[in-house]
Amino acid sequence: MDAIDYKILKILQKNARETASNISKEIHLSVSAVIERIRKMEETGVIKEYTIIVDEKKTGNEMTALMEVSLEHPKFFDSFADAIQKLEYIVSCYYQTGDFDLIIRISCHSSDELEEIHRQVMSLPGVDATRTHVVLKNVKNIYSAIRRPDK
Amino acid sequence: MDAIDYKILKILQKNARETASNISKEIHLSVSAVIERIRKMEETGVIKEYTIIVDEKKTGNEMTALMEVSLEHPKFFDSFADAIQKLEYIVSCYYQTGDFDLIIRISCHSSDELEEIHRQVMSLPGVDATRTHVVLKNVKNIYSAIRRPDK
DNA sequence: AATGAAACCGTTCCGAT
DNA sequence: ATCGGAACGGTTTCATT
Repeated sequence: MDAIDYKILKILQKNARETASNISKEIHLSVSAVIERIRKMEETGVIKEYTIIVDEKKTGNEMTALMEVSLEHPKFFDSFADAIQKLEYIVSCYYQTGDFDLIIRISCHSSDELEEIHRQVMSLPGVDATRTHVVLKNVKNIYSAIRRPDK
Repeated sequence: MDAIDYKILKILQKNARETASNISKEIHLSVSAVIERIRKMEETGVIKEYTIIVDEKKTGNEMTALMEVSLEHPKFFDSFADAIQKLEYIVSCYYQTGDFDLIIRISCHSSDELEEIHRQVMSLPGVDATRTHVVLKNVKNIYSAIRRPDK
């Protein structure tokens, strides 16, 4: 993982379908060298996935909510984590320090659906309390920071 | 945006580099029809971006924190929104209802860096109070839900 | 690890339905 | 809007350094 790899990652972060031949022009390396570097980053798991970002307004899931969740006991964590993997409307979930144990991000199409989702989450085993925040504006959302740690 | 488009989106969400020829086999449509549908979804903005998900542990940004931020006055919103676009370590930001006006997700490499980031965010114009949560585990993180709204 | 050349395969364009 | 064919361009493999 040298500076060239980070350059390639940033290019792919901007456009995961950028061709190796264009990347090779941009970073002044041969096509085969670029492909070989990408292949290695896939193999070693540096690149975990290629994905798309869709316009949630246009796909009908324009409502976003953040729900803080606390569990009755840490023993419920595993089953909770399992359950939320299967719930499509939950797009992210973090286990965190603070008053609430977890925070989840929900993507849905209406406040009616949000209410239903709220009930579903509340009824998962071990869920103690929740606090819901409706997102008024999605100010920024990228997947991960790609910043080379000092040299 | 019919059921076939949603199928294509889901395939691309799993692998944005899936070839049109493979997609065409999976959904029983000709290669040119698949390409034409993708082209239209790009043009109309349904597909906003192709991107990669990297392993943050392997790229040296394995620390995640969530920071709630409140502003002294709503008039500071625009400048705050502008400022955080430029801050690479801030990967997401939501304007929300509740005690705090905003919540941001931070990706960094150490608690020392987090402390420095905390000071930087605190010193942005109009920032009133912050509350920071360290993420102990990233339980789930996909970009957006792709769910076809009832038929 | 990087390079260039050749074979291969996917994409793009186009005319037809 | 979909289809299949032909030309094009990108990828993959390999021998070489």
